[in-house]
Formats: sequence, structure tokens, C-alpha cells
Amino acid sequence: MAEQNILKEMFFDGEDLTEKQRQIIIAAIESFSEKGFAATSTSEIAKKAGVAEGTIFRHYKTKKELLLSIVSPVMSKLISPFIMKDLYKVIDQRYEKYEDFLRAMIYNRKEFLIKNLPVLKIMVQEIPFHDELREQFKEHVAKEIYQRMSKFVEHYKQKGEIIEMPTFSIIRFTATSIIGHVLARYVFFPEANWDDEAEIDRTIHFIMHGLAAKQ
Amino acid sequence: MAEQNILKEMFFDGEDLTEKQRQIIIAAIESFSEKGFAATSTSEIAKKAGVAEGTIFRHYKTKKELLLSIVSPVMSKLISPFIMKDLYKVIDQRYEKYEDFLRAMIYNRKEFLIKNLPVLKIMVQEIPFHDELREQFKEHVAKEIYQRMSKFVEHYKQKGEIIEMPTFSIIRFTATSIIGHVLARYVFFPEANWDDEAEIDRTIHFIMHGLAAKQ
Amino acid sequence: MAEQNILKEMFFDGEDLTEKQRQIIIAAIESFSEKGFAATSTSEIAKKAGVAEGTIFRHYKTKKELLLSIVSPVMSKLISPFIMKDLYKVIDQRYEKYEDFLRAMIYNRKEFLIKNLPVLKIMVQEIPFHDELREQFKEHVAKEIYQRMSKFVEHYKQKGEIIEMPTFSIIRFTATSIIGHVLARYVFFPEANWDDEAEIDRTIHFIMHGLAAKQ
Amino acid sequence: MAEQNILKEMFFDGEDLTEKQRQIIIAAIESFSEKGFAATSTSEIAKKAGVAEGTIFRHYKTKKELLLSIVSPVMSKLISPFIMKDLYKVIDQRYEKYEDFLRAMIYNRKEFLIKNLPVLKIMVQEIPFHDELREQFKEHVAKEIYQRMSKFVEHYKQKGEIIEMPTFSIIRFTATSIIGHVLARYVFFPEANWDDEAEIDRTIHFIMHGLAAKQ
DNA sequence: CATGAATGAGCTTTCATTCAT
DNA sequence: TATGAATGAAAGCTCATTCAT
Repeated sequence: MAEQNILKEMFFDGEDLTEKQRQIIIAAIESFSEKGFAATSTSEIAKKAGVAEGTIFRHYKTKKELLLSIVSPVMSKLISPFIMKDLYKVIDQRYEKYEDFLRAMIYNRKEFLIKNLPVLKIMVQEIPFHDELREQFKEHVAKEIYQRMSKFVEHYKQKGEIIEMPTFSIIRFTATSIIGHVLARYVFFPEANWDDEAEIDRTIHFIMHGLAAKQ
Repeated sequence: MAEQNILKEMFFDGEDLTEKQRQIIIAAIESFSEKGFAATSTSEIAKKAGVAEGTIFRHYKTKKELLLSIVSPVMSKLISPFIMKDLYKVIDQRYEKYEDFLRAMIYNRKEFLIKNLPVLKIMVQEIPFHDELREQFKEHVAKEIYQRMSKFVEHYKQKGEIIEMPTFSIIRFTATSIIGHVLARYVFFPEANWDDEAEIDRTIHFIMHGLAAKQ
Repeated sequence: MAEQNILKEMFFDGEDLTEKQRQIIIAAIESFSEKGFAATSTSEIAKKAGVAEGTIFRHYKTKKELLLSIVSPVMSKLISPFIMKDLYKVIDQRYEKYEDFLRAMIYNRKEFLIKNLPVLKIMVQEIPFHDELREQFKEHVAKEIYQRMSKFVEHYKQKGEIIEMPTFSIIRFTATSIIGHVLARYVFFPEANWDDEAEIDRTIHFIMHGLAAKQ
Repeated sequence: MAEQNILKEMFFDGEDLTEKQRQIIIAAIESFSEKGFAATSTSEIAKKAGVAEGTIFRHYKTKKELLLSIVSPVMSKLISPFIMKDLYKVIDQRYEKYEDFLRAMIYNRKEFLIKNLPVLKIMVQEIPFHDELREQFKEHVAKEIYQRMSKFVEHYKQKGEIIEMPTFSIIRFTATSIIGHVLARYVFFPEANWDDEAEIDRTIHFIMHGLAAKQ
């Protein structure tokens, strides 16, 4: 129930979907993320959503279109904070250090990630098998984020905040460390007894200073 | 063809499979990793392997059993260097510093990973959807590797080589950085113009010293 | 065609089946009784019924469910005259002698048996191989009929109409004689030149007086 | 084990079957009688018999031939006492009354029936579905028995022992009563607490004198 | 004589999709 | 707009039978 409310917020704000359509999407997200796209049947979705099989195809021409209609908007929203106008100025003024910037980014995207975990799981699972998704991800997510991140990274490099190293590598190290945190925290060991703030601090410290003991 | 030879080495050393059985496994690996397990039909595998569909089921009672027979042995081999007897002594003598140990591990597993990329892709893709795989991975891969890594990490912590931080976090940071390297290098951008040695150096440097510029 | 009409009457009175569903049942009865349940394929039924194979499984989850949906209602109707309320009173008033009762029963069930011969054949053939059918038959047919027959038999025994002998044996002799008549008449030699009334008389005479010549 | 010995006696006396062949027949009888011919797979028989699948087809060209090789000899032996030479004389001298004859027949065939119950079950089950079996049964069992029984019945009718009634009916009543006994005793309620001699007496009494109380 | 790998046709069942209502 | 009966292709799997060894 709680999850359903959250999903509604994310998905249905400002969109005019019928009640049935919402049920279909909620049911599809649940099934796709539990069993995978290919292993989920439309009849199963229909049953879970409490609609007739035909109703799904009234709204989505094919099963794949249903998948895209779920994953695409989340992809768009995933990068939204990066495509703010005047982002650079804001950043420049507010975050003196790279780690301040990182912390802000992490806190900014955290809620979004938690809310959208099932859809993000579907996205990650299905990207390798669907050209449209892969294309969309590359063009509108990876590329966008990479380009904007590059600017910041180069900015902080020029300021002498961060090490001289290919920008690509810096972004990669940053990204994998943060994604690793999210996966560990929310996917692999959600039940563990986490001190979230401390773990984020550790992650940022690792990104900035690595594992070597200070001499 | 080249790939087939590699697969043969990995899979068929010392096992007595019929020629048809080998063809089935090679075909299944190809299809599963390209389209996913659920989206691959047994008739497609049969056709690709050049056998009758019935032949598959003579050797593997179900499609799932075929999947497991592909993934399980690779899982076992994945951790084999970690379960060497007297590993600790060897390590202790040979690797004075944590980064030496890391470098050795990376080079040790590199060939294995490259050779088994398709099967590892299948493994990663299917673990979320098959209890048996998940259980097997947790019990025989994750747990084993974690326990042994813990010993090393604590060893280097005591030696004052690495920072005081929860062992779990240290392992996580180390693992995600290395996995991130492998994914970038072999999965996402295999075509790029890599200077492998330099990139491994950078990865290890990042793990040890982070991104902060030296003052 | 004639047979189809009869089947419709028996099966579809008061039930709301689609036209296709009726065709499926009619085709299934024909095939099951001709070739046996296990030797009949669903594709054959579909073809004979003029529907797609998928249609069968829309209405009956499995082939076995289709079998049960055919046999079960006939089992129920088979015993219906025995479970009339106030049956005992009616009998008591109307049939002074056991043979009157027998004659009434035979004529009562005769039409039913003739109409349902194919389904009854399926029932008899498949009971040994399907636990559900066997259980259903034991609980709802054999037991019911036996209990009610017992009352009558004991009633006529007390009246001195019939011989002192275990009730079970009396019912058995009665039943096998009548069933033997039905089998001979309608199953083994339906083409023979029967004088139905005379044969029923003979059967009842045999039950009552046996084969011994009167001295 | 005990059953296996009995089966061997019945089946394998004087026939030169290999050990494997015997195992196949024993396994086939068990499976056919438990699940029916059509629902039994040859691989199942092979497994139960402890032979390779191919071995079955070395001895029996088809699955059906295996069925016939099981049922046919039992059919032949079923009527063997009826086709004794000089049977009529023997009968004439030994059995003054029809019931003496019946009793002798029942005791004569009893052991045979018990020993061959599984095969007889197969025979009864499969006759409706296999023309060869039906033909064989009609020609070599039903017809033979009917013709010989006719002679006896007419003999006893002439002697005034039994009632004036069409011979066919007399045979039918006799047969169904006896078969009913066998089914009740050995098929439907083998576990019940039977007084065999008494029940046979009752059966013969019923055949001779029916159910009417003596006035 | 016996094996068991291999076959391909056929099995029951599921599927995404259509369409008359 | 929503339904759900109907579809036919294709799914995973089983089968009786063959044949090289």
C-alpha cells in the first residue's frame, strides 16, 4: 500500500491515466522486477491489476511498449537534476570542494533512487536486451550525465581540488563508488543495520582519500 | 571459432561430454547471454547446436537444468584462487603491501574473467530470478570470498598499511572499484583504446589514495 | 447429429456454456469414448470441435480437468433418483414386491443410461486410472447407492419377500444382473434383435427365481 | 517377489525367453495394469525392467506388439479347460446337476484368475481400443466359450435341470453372476473379510434359485 | 544380444495479441 | 473504454522408434 502511493506520485503526477492504466503499470512494475520482463506474462499482469487481458492492449500496443512506458519516464527523471538551467553557476557558488558537490548529489538522488528501485532494477536488467532502451540510456542518460559531470570534474581539477587523471577515470571511480554504496545499502543488504550518514561519509572519504593510512 | 576453443578449454577439460552435448552448451551460452534465459527457446538452441530438440532434454531434464549446468561450474572456478591451501602464507610472504596483493589478484583473475565473460554475464543477469543460483552464489562465492578477503584486509590493517575503517566497507570499496574497471573495460567500452596497464595502475592508485590532490 | 442433440439435453440444461465450449465437450466425449482418455490428443479434440487448441485450455486448465468436467456431472445425475426426499415412502406405498421395485428402477434409469452411454463408458474406463474419479465414484455413487439400496433390501427381507442372505450379496446379485443386461443390450450386442420387454422380464425373473426349473 | 514367481510360471513355462525379456514383460504388466497401455511409456518400462530402451524394441517391434504378447497367451489359457477333448463325456458323467458343473468350473478357473489378475485387467481395459484384441477375444474366447457353454446348458435344459429360457440369456445370467463374484472378491474389495466357500455357495444358490424366499 | 544417444513428430500448455460485444 | 472469448504460433517437454557401436 505504502509502495503504491509512492509509485503513484512518481508516475502519475500530471499524467492523465485512467485508474485501470495505473493498476496495470503498478502490476507490471511488480512482476517485471520480480521475474524479469520475458518471464512475465501479460495475463499475469492483467490478473494482478484486476483488469481484462484486452485492456492492457488497449493502452499499450505491445508488451514491449508497456515496458518502455515504465522505464522511459524514470530514465528521464533520473537525470533531471543534471539538466537544470544555470546548474553550473549554482554549483560554483555553493560547492567549494568536490566532496561537497558529491555529498549534495548523493542526497539529492537518494530519495529518487529509493522510490524507484523496482523500476531501476527493471531498467538495469532489460537494457542489455532491448536496443531502444540501450539507445535511450546511452543518449539521454549516460551521455548527458557524462558531459555534465565532465565539466564539474574539470572545474575541480583546475581548482586543484582533485588529482590529475583522465576525466573519464575520475567519473568512473566516483560513479562506481556511489553506485556500490546504493547497491549494498538498498539491493544486497537492505536488512542490515546501517548508519547511513556514516556510510555516506565513508564513501566520500574513500573517493577523496582512498584506503591508504595517513602517514 | 576462437571463442569456441576458449569455451572448450574452460568447460570441457576432464569432463566426458558427447560432441552434441558440447554443441548444446556452446549454443546455449551464446543465446542466453545475447537474449537472456527466459527469452531463449530450446528450439533455437537446438537449431544453433545442430541437434534435435529432444537431444537437449536427453541430457538436461529441463531448460533450467541446462542453465545451472552452465553457470555452476563457472561459479566454482571463479573463487578457486581464493580457496588455495596455504594461501595466507603465500600472500604474507609475497605481498608486503595491500596494493601488491590487489595487483596480483587483478592479474590472476583477469584471464579467467575475459574467457568467461558470456557465462558471467548470464550469471549476473539470472541470479536475481533463480533461487538456486542466488543461494549458490551467496554460499559458495560471496561468503567464501568475503571471509578470505576479510583476513587479508585485517592483516593489512594491523600492519598499518590501510586505514581504520569497517572491513566490510573496505572490501566493498575495493571490489566495486575493480569490478567497475572490468565492466568499463570489457563490457561497456571494449572497443575503446585502452592502455590496460595504466588503467590498472590508476584503479589501484584510486583505491589506495583516492582522488584528492596531494598537498 | 441425433446424438449431439441428446448430449446437449443432458449436459447443457441450465448451464451457460459458450457454443465453442459445447463443441469441445461433444468432441471430447466422442474421442475419449472411442480411443480412451490417454490416447486422445487435445489437438484432435480441437480439430473435431472446430476450435483452436488454445480455446480448450481457456475453458479447462488441463486435459484432465476437461475429463472431470465431463464425467462428474454424469456421476451426480446417475444417482439422482436414489437421493429423492421421501423416496422411502413412495417406494413403500407403490411397490409391494421387490420385483416391482426392480422393474421401476430399471425403467427409470434406462433412458438415462442409453443417453449417457458414451460418458458412462469413459467413466468406467478411466476410474481405475484417476484417483479423483475413483474417490468421487466411491463417495458419491457407490456409497450412496449402497446405503439406500440396503434400506430397501432390508425392508423387503423383513416383509419376507426375499431370502435371508447378507444384504451385500443381495445387492451384488441384483446389480450385476441388471448391469449385465445393460452391457449385453447396449454395449456388446446393440445390433441384435432384442425384445426389450421380454428380456427385462427374464432378468427380473432370474433375479427373483434363479435358473432352477420349478418342480 | 512372490508375484514374480507366479508370473514366471504362467508366462515363461516352456518358452525360451531371455532374462531381459522376462523383466520387460513383468515390468510392462505392472505398468500397463496400473496406468493403462496408452499412459505407459516404453522408457518407463525399460527403467523398471532394468534394460536399455532399445532392448525392448529388439524383442518387440512396437509397443503394441508387446501388449499383444502379454495379453494373447492369457486369452488362450483362459479358455483352455473348455477346449479339452472329450470334455462332453467327462462332464456328462461327472456332473449330474448344473450347479455341480458350475461349482467345478468356478474352482477350476479360480486359481487361474487370481494369478492373472493384472493381465486380465489389461485385457479388459484395452479390448475396447484395439481391434486385434477385440477380434481375438471374440473369435477365440467369447465364441468358443459360448458354443461350448451352449451345449452344456442345452444338455441340462433337456434333462429338466434348468428352466426353459433362451440359452443366450441363461449363459449371460450365469456368467455375470460369476464374474460379479470375482470382481467383488478380487478387484473391488480384496481386503474385506471373505468366507470364500460360503460366498461361492451363495453365488451358485443365487444362480439356481434367485432371491425369492421359499414359500 | 544389448546398449543408449539421437531423432523428429507430437504432446500439453502458454503466450501475446485481436476483435466482436 | 473495457471486456474476455478466441486465436494460432510457439513454448517446453515426451514419445516410440532407430541405429551405430
